[in-house]
Amino acid sequence: MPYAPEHRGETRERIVASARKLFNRHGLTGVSIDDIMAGAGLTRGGFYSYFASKEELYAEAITVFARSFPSEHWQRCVHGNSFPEGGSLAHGIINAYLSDEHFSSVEASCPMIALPSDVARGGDATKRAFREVLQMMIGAFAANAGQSETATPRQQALALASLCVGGMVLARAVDDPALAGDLRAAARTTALDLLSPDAEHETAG
Amino acid sequence: MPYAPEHRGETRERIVASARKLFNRHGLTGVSIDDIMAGAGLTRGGFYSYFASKEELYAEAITVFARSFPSEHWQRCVHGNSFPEGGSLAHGIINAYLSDEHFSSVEASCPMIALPSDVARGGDATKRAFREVLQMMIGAFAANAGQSETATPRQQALALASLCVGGMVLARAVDDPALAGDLRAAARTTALDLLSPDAEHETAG
DNA sequence: TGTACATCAGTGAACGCGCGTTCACTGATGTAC
DNA sequence: TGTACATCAGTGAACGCGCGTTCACTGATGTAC
Repeated sequence: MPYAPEHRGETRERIVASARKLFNRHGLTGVSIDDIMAGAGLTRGGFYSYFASKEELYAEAITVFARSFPSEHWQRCVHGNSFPEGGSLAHGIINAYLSDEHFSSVEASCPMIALPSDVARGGDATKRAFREVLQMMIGAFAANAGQSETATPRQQALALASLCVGGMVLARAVDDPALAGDLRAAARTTALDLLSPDAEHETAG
Repeated sequence: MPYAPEHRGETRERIVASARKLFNRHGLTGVSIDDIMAGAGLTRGGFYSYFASKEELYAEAITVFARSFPSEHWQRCVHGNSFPEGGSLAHGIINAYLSDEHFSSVEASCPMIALPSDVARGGDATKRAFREVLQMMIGAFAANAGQSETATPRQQALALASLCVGGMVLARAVDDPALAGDLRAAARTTALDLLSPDAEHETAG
């Protein structure tokens, strides 16, 4: 039994991590297997002993973000950003999601921002992985929804997700940094306001 | 002077129209010049007497949507959809943008839905064209913004654009039609509510 | 402790293919006579 | 009205390149003795 039993799993993780970064920056179809393997410190040929095809990686690269969702990345983001009076997890997510840090860290950002139109053209497994990420966000928002006469917690959560993702997607697609900042600020203020209508929200983000 | 003077312009328009449809369906980099020219009833070789490069088409294909924005496509969409009591242009745009028809007509839909992550990776001209489309939508929303103590018309418009585009982008990227419908419905209700908080909005869309 | 070995992770050349781009050529068109 | 012609829109073969995928091979590793 050459090589430690965990060796193969670790290499696989390195490949997926490399793929995720590159996909976030160049899109699912804009990255070659050479690039992915080089990013993992390997060469082309080894790829197919880990994955049946390139497309099999798409879903995995998205899922790996969902797996690390509340635990790793998000807890760090949320706690790294101050959230005000009695701020719930939902407040923290909104602030972190629309933050300068999340906006500028392309490779590490949420795949819903970097890859939505790629996923819309993708296969079933890819879309399923995307939905997994979305449902994680919706679940967190719904659990902290404000009281409303007209909207259920789930409806509020769906609208908040649309607002946060939409604001970031538009901000990334625009060539004017001021407009990008205004989009994120407006989305953030509106989202926090939907969550707790009576509170004051500072304008920093 | 062989060929009528308008001949060349018409052919060029056919190429751009073909490109727009194919880009919307397969993404900017997922379409070959063969495909585009075949869609316009032409062959490969002629392309470079109309455009200097493939990338030059990206911006044009997006801009052509912006050009037809209020006049052609949108007036038709807006008037095709009923909008209720004293509905403004903004009401009509929200209903049309999040409608079943707009959701399912991939080739004809707004490039902000079909191409945002492609544009985020694109060049300056592409992003400028994208911003042109966005600013058209923001202008329409800001002109019809509701009265608010906390948000300016422009801030409201930015949030509404994020909400509408975000809802559609997420709906397109998800493999569950019911979730896609819920996303659009929640975005629509919330958007209409931001626009006129006291009115009742029916749930159809 | 040291060595021979079986295993299998990783290599890199090779394949066929489709792409963006170029270019010499063809043929459809409006005009001059 | 009819024909020869100049123009230029459009054709399709060709180019070099990079890609996804395959495969025979190499060499690093833990184990048996």
